[in-house]
Amino acid sequence: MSRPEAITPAKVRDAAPLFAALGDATRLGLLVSLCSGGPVSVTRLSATFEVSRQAITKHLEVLAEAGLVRSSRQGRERIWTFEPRRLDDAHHYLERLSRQWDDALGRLKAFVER
Amino acid sequence: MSRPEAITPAKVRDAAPLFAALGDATRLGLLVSLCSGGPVSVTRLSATFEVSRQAITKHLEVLAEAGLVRSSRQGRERIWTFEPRRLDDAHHYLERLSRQWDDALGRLKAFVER
DNA sequence: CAAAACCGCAACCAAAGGGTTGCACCATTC
DNA sequence: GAATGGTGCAACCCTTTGGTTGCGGTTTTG
Repeated sequence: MSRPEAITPAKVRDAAPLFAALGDATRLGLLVSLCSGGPVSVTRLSATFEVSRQAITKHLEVLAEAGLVRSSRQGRERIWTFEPRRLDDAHHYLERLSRQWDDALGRLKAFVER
Repeated sequence: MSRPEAITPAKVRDAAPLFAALGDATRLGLLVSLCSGGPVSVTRLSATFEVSRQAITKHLEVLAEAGLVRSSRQGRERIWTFEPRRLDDAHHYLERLSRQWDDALGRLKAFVER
């Protein structure tokens, strides 16, 4: 049967930078903060971490590039907000991978028991 | 109420290298191949990709380090197999993040409507 | 046993990543 | 209007990463 949810090379190229953005402890920590704490400014965020404010800014921009975070100016501050949609994308991608594996196992089993 | 599924810094440090391993198009492609095609040798795998066999080996070792893949010698070949468990870990991690966000939204809503 | 196939190891290279410091620039506040 | 607080930008640094080439070693195969 056809497999409409197959993982195309295009999807691979789309998902890779998303996972890459998640692949850093500091950035994951930032996401956790933004998830549970709500919108905050950079200096407030960087107070929790052990690296400089400028480093945190760079990380936030990487997250923004991946679509995991959004920023908006508010007076002299720049407020950063979590963006849940892209996280769902990553979620779905992993699910497709798992399903592909299960399908392969199923085919293997059917072949062996034949 | 207490929150036993909270994302601790330890979990962040554990999850980061896992996502980092997923954060490369070539490695994702390798995972897709191993998921759908079953156990294969390096040279067979590298035939599909545009980089050298040695580069593919490096990628596979990164995936193995992250626990996403396993290898076993078999005669003169080294056979690589997909390992689904760590993929579930990543899956669960993303789910915890989503839930944390939903909880925060719920608290915000309760606060606003108070 | 000689040739071919499969792999491991090492050296090397260019580019990207994560981090820092220093300074200039608005917006607030006193 | 002067000081302060929050950012932005640029230069610079070291390490990691993704990739290559070259070569030697070990199973298969003819």
